[in-house]
Amino acid sequence: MTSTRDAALHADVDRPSRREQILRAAAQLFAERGSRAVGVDDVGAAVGVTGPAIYRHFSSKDAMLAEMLLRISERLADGGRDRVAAAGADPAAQLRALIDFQVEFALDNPALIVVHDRDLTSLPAPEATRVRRLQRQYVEVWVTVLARLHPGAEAADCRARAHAVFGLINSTPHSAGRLGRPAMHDLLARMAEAAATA
Amino acid sequence: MTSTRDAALHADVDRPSRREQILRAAAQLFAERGSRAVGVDDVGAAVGVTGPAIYRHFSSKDAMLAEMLLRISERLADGGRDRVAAAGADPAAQLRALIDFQVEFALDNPALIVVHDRDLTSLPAPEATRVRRLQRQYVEVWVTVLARLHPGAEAADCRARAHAVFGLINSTPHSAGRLGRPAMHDLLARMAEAAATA
DNA sequence: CGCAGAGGTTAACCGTCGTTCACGCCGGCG
DNA sequence: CGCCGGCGTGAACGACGGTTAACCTCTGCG
Repeated sequence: MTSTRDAALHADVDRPSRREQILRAAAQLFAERGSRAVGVDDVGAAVGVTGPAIYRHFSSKDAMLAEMLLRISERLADGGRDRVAAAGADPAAQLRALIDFQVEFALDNPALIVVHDRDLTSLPAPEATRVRRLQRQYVEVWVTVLARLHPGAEAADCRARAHAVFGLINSTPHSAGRLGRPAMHDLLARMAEAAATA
Repeated sequence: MTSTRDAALHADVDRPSRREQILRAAAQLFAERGSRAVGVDDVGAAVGVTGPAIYRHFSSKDAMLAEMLLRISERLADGGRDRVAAAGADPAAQLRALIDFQVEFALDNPALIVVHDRDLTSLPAPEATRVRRLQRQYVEVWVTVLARLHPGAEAADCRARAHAVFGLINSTPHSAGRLGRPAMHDLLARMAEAAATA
């Protein structure tokens, strides 16, 4: 028999629901051209339907973008917490866990990385606030770890460090896969650790 | 007496021409909301005129964006070349010169940094091509230096390294000046060098 | 003096795009 | 069987925003 969990997983990965297809296609298009430059007709066409069909699945174009950004922020915030918790008590090990996590995410989802920080400004205020809250949570996970690694440093210093490391790792969309994925993972992780502990 | 060079300098810095005012205001607004989200009326209002007045100084909104991005790319490409040339023959010194240059630029022009890589996609094809060519030139300056510092590494490796360092340094808009400027410069330069040489 | 041209203004034009409407198809369920 | 709800379509609507047009006002200069 098939549990609902298996069914959901199956639906997501193997034969995604129309809703899920739309979200994926939209993420890709938004990343390439920017959310304001892609029309609802473009998104529809990318999944083989006409523009207005979108409204059977989302209440508005903004709602699509909102769900996209909220999912990303949640995945990062949750993932960050989990990885640190699983890494034991050593701050250096926690940092490595965070770096691995972020590098994996950035290599797996370059499109989401792009949309995440480019199109936040085109999100209506209430949703934007929720996204920013989640982002802040994720940053704070990093700041906490960095603060333990640099006992003398003030919080602002650690926050700037965190953002700098994000920028470093999230450069993946710019250096489109000329290097193999394992080599890329290794390189970024090494650079990130060096930067974070410098 | 006042040489034409002094006059130009004076005009740019002290009492900028309307054209220059517009370009500055537009850069600020574009950075905050994204070029597609700000109207010509907004830009006009920011310098105290109405929207259509813009067309006395620029042929179109796209032309404004184009000039903005071309200037940035040129400043970076030229500045990069100059700094390396002035740094002597030692690759490590050249790297430090490039890092200093990029950090200064990023701290001086956070708005331009944002517009530079977010709004390139909303630029018409011919101008976008020119901007990309300049960007490539700048990247190549970095790649050349990095290649000499990592004799074993292949070009793709050095290119990824360069983009990662850009991402690191260009994180300035995200960590808005909570840290003092000298401290920020120092921190970023140290992290960048550690990352570049890891 | 008077004209020219630079730089502004308001009003209008028009294409694009998000969104809604009215309708059609189809598959499951009573 | 017959109805109903999920999905999709093409057409139309309405707002917004870039661009143009027509007109006005200064300033400098022959």
